[in-house]
Amino acid sequence: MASLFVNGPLSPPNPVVKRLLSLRKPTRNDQNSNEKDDRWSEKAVKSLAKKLKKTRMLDVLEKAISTQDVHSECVNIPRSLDGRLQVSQRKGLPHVIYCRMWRFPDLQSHHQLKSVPHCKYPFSRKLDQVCVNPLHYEKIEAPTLPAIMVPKLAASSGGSSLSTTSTDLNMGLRSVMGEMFESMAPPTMDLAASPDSNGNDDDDQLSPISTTRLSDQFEERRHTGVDYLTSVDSTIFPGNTEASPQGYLSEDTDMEQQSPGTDFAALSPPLSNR
Amino acid sequence: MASLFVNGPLSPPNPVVKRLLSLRKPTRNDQNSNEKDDRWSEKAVKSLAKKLKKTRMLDVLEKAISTQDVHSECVNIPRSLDGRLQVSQRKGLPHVIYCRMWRFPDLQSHHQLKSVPHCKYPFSRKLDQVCVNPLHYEKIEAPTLPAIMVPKLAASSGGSSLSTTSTDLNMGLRSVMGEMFESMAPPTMDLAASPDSNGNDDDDQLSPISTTRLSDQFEERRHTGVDYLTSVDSTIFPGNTEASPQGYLSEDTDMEQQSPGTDFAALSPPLSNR
DNA sequence: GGAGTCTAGACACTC
DNA sequence: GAGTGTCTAGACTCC
Ligand SMILES: [Zn+2]
Ligand SMILES: [Zn+2]
Repeated sequence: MASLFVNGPLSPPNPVVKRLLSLRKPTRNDQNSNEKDDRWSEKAVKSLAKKLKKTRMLDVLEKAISTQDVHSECVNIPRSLDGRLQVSQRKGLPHVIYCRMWRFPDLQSHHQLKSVPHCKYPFSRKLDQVCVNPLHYEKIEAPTLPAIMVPKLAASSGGSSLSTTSTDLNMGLRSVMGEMFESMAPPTMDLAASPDSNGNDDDDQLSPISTTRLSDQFEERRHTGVDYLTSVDSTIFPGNTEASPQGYLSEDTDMEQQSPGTDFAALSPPLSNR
Repeated sequence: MASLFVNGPLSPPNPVVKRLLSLRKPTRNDQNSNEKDDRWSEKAVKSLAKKLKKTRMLDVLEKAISTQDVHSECVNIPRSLDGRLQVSQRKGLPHVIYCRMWRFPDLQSHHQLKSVPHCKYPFSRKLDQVCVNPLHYEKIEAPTLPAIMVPKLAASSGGSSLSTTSTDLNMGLRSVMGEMFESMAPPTMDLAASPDSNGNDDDDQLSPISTTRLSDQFEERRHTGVDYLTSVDSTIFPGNTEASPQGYLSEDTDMEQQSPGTDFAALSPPLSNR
């Protein structure tokens, strides 16, 4: 009999794989190595197909993507220790890889992803399986927020500089809080750098299989965040010479989960020759 | 400080590594990808250097090779489950890789290697460490021996065909026995296919850390082998219609496993004791 | 059992 | 310590 992958139902001839391949969204940066990226993403699809072959999840995935069905089932793969997945020679976070491939071609990092409430295995939960259903993640467009770090000089010299300062570096982190506080009073927020502690963002969502309504979690956290911010606001300004408010940053990682986070960014660039 | 391998004592600048690199013997088949092989063997040297960095073995190795010192110490690396070592993208048996590199450029397989008696960690012992000191292995030049498998027709038709038949396939296996029986009566040997059960050949050497003199083991086996062969000689010829004497071949793999005593049990043909 | 491919985990390096 | 790139043993596949 023919081998399973060379001539079998999972090789290129497989219609589901073929459809998944054609559903890929081309990346914006065509100026680079599009050829190589294309080849790589094809491998990524086949690698995924191989993992999903036992389950019926491959069909679920294809249907979810082609029908844009947010209410599709989870499509899970095993989670590695550091959360990264390797395909060919590149490593990256699985949900980022597949969300970029099928939904958000210009996705930069996992900080821009937020899982939908009904996803049972979002990356952020750090379970033994990770859902890579692109329809189970939403993209958080980074709002232009003030920078996290504010030099004391700048802060004391004028308020206007604070509200206009912005860095790409921590955009992702702030973006979640940014959304969270979007409806709140802006002046208080200018120094608010507390990061991704939202409900179903990629990196958080600590409580395992919690059945609590997400909106409730969100609400609860919002309150906590506000209280915290308020206290910090009155604490930092007076005497803190440190440019970076440590309190916020540590809270960022500790809050909402026990294990030191292993959130990672995007993809590792292609290798030389190996 | 600079990293250990980029600028440190183990990078190219390392004089010992440099000398080891220049001691490599060029392979014969320059017609092929010599450039690539050269690059690869350089990686293999550096990989080895890295493994040996903690111990003083790197210097031992360099001295052994440059002085051709057969009585040098063992130079060990950890043994993997299947015995193979991977460097860059290639896999191979470690002692073969390094013997080919520094002593026998045209070495084809581990069947052509025999460890010296005083080597404590020869590949064949399957300990947790493997000696890759090229001076601890000798190359067995394959003598032109009759093929292991002798079609019944050929065997019955004439004796001359048996003594001239030879295949490259099992040359390695037979070579050891070939040496072993080199001084014995050739006619009896024509059908002798009993495999690598020699003392310090690469693949055998079952008795762990046996302190028995190799010559003794050798002698003992020779006698047994002769007995065996004789009995087989009279057993197989008469009625066996099978082209391949199964007894010999299975013995090849099973033999020499546990205790020295069982070697011969393995050697004895399944057919003989029924 | 031999030989090649793939990748999680280990490790190295950067900031 | 987060993030990212590299290397390879073990797993797997095909003979
Ligand atoms: Zn899901
Ligand atoms: Zn040795």
